[in-house]
Amino acid sequence: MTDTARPTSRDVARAAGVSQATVSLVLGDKWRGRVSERTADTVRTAARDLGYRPNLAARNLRLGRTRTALLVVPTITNEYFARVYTGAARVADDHGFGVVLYPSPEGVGPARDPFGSARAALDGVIASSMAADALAAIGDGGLPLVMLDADPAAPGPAATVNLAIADGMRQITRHVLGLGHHPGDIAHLAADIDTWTFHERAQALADTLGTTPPTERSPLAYQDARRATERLLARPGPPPTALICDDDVLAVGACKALRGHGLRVPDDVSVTGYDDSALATAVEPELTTVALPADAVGAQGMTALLDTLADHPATGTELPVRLVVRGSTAPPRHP
Amino acid sequence: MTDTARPTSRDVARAAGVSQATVSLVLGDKWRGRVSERTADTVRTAARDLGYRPNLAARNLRLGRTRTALLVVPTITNEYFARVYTGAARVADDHGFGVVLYPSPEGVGPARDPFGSARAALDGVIASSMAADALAAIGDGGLPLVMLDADPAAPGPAATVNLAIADGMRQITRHVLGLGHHPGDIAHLAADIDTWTFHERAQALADTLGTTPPTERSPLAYQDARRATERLLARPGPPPTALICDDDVLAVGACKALRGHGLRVPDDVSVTGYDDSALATAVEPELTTVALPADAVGAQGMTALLDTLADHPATGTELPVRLVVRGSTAPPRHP
DNA sequence: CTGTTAGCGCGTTCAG
DNA sequence: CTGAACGCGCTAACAG
Repeated sequence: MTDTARPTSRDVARAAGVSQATVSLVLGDKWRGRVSERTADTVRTAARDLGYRPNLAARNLRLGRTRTALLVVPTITNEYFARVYTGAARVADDHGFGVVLYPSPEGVGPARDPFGSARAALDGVIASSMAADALAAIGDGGLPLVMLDADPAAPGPAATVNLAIADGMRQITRHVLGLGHHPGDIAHLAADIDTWTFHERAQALADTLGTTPPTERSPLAYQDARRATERLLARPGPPPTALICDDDVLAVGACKALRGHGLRVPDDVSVTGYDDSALATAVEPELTTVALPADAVGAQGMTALLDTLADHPATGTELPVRLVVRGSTAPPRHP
Repeated sequence: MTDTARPTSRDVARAAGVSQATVSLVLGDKWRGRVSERTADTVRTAARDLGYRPNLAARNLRLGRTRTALLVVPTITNEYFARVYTGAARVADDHGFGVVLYPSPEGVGPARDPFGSARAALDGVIASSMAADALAAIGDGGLPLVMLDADPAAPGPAATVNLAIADGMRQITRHVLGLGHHPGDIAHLAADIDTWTFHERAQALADTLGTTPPTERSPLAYQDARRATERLLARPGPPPTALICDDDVLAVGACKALRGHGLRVPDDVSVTGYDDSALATAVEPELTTVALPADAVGAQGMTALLDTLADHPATGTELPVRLVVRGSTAPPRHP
C-alpha cells in the first residue's frame, strides 16, 4: 500500500479529534503545560497509526529555514573530504542540522549552480579547497558561506577554517634537509590544481629550500603522477635524491615510477606525501607524510556556520598539522 | 549586501510591472503564445537584475515533488560508491533531477532516519549494498525505492540493479585454479560485512572450489586486513598458495602481511582483489581483480527510479563484471 | 488548556 | 494576452 497518499497533519488532527495546531505543538515537542498529557498521547498515537511524516517542504516554507547545510567539495574520491564531511555531519547532527554533500562537477572549477543541482533548500554553504573563482560563483548565492582550506585573505566568506599547510610543508622539508639531502637535490611533484592549498605548499617548499626546486605538475591520480615523475627523471643531470609530493596519491605514483627506473625508495630516492591518508600505510614502504586533522576542519567549519546563522561573530581559525615520519625517507646514499 | 532579503517572484513582478503569474510563466518557460515577447524579456531582465532565485521550499510544496533523489551508501570512503554516485548524478541531471548522497552513519546497519538527517525533501531513494534490515528501515519511508547490489529476491524495492557478483568470483577463482593452484591451497580473506554482495562472493567461491576454503573475516581497512591475514598464516599447516580477497583494500592489506612474513607476491602466494579500484594499479605488484561497472550501476539505478516515478514498470537488471589479470597472481611455486 | 486564523512563496486555475 | 484569487501543509500568533 505504498501508493496511499501521505497523511497530513490535518489527517492526524481529524483522527485524534483535535486541531492542527495541537498536533503541531505535540509533535514539535513544545506542549509542556499547554496541552494535556492525555490529549498529547492521543495525538502521538494517531500520528503513529497513520504513519504520519511532516512534509519537509511545507515546514521549510513556513519556518523560512531548512536546517540544512551544503558541503561543497572538489571531489568525492578522496579520503580527506570524506573525513571533512564526517566531522561536519557530526556537529550538524548535534544541532539538528543535516549536511548535503555536493561534489563540484568540474572538480575544482566553478561549481555549476550548486543550488540547482543540489536541489535541497539550504541555510548555508561550506566550501572546501575551492579555487578562487569557484568561490565567487558560490558566494553569489547570498547564503552564509564558510570556506575551508582556502585563502584566508579572500573576501566574501563569513568565516574561514584553515590548516597550517605552509607549516606542514616546512616541517617535512626540514625533515628531508635534516636527513642530509642537499637543497639542490630535492625535486617537487606538485598537484596540477590551482588552489590556495597547493600554492601554499609550493611557496613554503621554495622558502624553506631557499630556492625553487625542479617541479613537475600532475593531476591527483596515480598514473598521472607516475608519468610526471618520469618526466622529472628524464631531465638532464643526476636524478633528485628526494622527491617532495603535494599529496599521498602523488607520492604513491612517484614510488611506482621510481621503482620502474630501478631506483629504490628510500635507499636511492626519498619520497614524501601529504595528507596521511590510509593509503600512506598501505603501500611499501609506508609514506613519510603530513597528517591533517580533516574531521576537525569539518567540525570547525560547521561550528562556524552555525555561529554565523545564530548571528554570533564567527572568525578565522587555523588548525595545526603534524609531520609523520615513516619508511619512505632516509639519508641520501652519497652524503 | 548579503543581508538583503531574497527577492520573491512578487518582487520580480512588481519590478517588471506585471503579475506574479506572468513571472511564473516566463521563468517556467511556458509562455509561448501567452505572453508577449517584449513582456517576457522585461520579466527576465528584472529577475536577473534582482538576482531572483525561486524559493525551493515553496516550489516543492506547490508541486508536491522535489526532483530530488537520495542515494544511500554504506560508506563514502570508497571509490566504488563515488562512481555509483557519479553515474546516478549524470542521469539525474539529464532529467532535471538532483541527487543527495547519504552515507549511512552506521556503515551497513539500519540507516538512522535518512529522511530526518538528509533533510532534503525527496521523491525517491536509491540504496546501494545495504544489509537487509537497513532496507526495511528505508522502505518504511513510503517512497519509491531502488536497490543496488542487493539481494534481488528481497521484497519491497520497486526495482533492483545488480552486478554479476557471483560470476565475477567464479571467473577469478577459475583463473587461480587455471594457474595450477590446488583447491585445498586456496584461502579466503572475506569482508566482515553482512550483506548480499559478500555472501554471494563466499558462496560462489565455495561452489567453484568444491569446498569451503579456510576463511578469515576483516573489516574493509588495510590494517584489519593485515591482521586477518596474519591470523590466517598463524593457522597450523602450510600457508595457502593463493589468497582470494573480497575487495582490493583487503588484498592490499594481505600483501603487506605476506611480505611481512617473508612471503613474496605472487611468487610464494597469489593474491586477488575485487573492485578494480585505482588502488589496484597503485600497489606493487598490481592486483588481479574484478572490474565492476560502478557508474553503470548508478546510472541504471537512477533510470529505474525515474521510470518508477513516471509509472513505467521498472524491472530488475544484472550488469556483467570483468576479470582483470595483473601481476599479483602466478602459478604456485611447487605445482 | 485548546481551537481559529493567517500567511510563508510559489504555480495554476479562471475571469477579464 | 494578463491579473486576481486560491491553496499546497505547516506553524506562530491570538482568541476563547
